[in-house]
Amino acid sequence: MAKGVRARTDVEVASGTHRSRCSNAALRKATRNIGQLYDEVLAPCGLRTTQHSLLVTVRALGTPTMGQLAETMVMDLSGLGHTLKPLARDGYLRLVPDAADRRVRRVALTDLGAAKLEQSIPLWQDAQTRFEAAFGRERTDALRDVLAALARPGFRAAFARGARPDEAG
Amino acid sequence: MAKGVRARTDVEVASGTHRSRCSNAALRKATRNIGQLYDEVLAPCGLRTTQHSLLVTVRALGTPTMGQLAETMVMDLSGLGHTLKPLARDGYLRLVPDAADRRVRRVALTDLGAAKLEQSIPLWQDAQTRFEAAFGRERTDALRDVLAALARPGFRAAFARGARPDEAG
DNA sequence: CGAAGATGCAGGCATATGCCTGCGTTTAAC
DNA sequence: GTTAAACGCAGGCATATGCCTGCATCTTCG
Repeated sequence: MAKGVRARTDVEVASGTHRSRCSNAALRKATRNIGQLYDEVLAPCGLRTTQHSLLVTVRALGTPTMGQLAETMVMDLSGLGHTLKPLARDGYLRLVPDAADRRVRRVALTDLGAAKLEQSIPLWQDAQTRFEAAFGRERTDALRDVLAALARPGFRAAFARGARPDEAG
Repeated sequence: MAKGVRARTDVEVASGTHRSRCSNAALRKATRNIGQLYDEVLAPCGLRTTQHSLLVTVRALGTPTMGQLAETMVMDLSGLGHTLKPLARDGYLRLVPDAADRRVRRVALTDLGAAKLEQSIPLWQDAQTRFEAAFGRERTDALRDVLAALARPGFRAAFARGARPDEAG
């Protein structure tokens, strides 16, 4: 902390910073902060939370196509492709061509990937437990619902027309 | 959407995807989705929401040091440095050495940057208004509080010891 | 004043993501 | 069956961020 350099009062900082009206900026800040926490806990297994989530999702979907995976993760298809690379390179995933449709590539969890998951899941569980302990179980549940609503494609539509989506989408 | 390719029932997808128990994954998904919405609205001015937020914050802090800015944005210092580059390159910001401490670099908004802000703020306002309309004013307010709590450094401490922070930090 | 530490960044390296464009497949019209 | 559209990705390009290491400065303590 620099000595007398801060040209702004705490009041200004508090109102301008911690209570920014921008929902997007607020989301990013929180994500950066929380992301680091989870990443630190997952570090011992060498996976980032993003990668862990990806492996978990792949396993849950059972060799999904890239498109299905992208949709599930609420990610851009090409972005997903980039993110998959390190995991494929390290042998946790394999991209296998679909038998029926040769355009389609399916994402398959390898044995190595499954093993890595066995290793990362307890770590993730620890992080999640810490999170719930720190944030409160109730609030965590509420948060999940809220974030799920924001991640739903239906929200995009509601946002586009500036109307309430409620349970739409 | 592929025709008969989906090997999973909607129930499984719904439970495995939209209700993932991982708070971090949920945050990221929501952030990706919302980020795109804001970015689309801001697109006409050529700024991303991240950049817009950065300019807004710089103006609010009034030529802060990189460290102050990083702390305010809840960002890694070097990450901030990288993010500032495009903005400096485009002339919206300037990095000026501090008179008193030659280690310190201050981030100054240029006239061009201020002008760009005048252009981007109405766009951002539109996005924010749409967000509040779509999500609900009350819920938006609640969301801001929740996200602010998650972005607070105090949360890191609480997470570290797995205890409730409440109003700490 | 001189050396050890603390500070504030800059750079290199790596992942995370998005957009836009191009290519190979499939499917749908004729 | 050709051919034109639609589809599913891959790649290039650009920003967003983080970590770790090195450098230039301050600061502090003899």
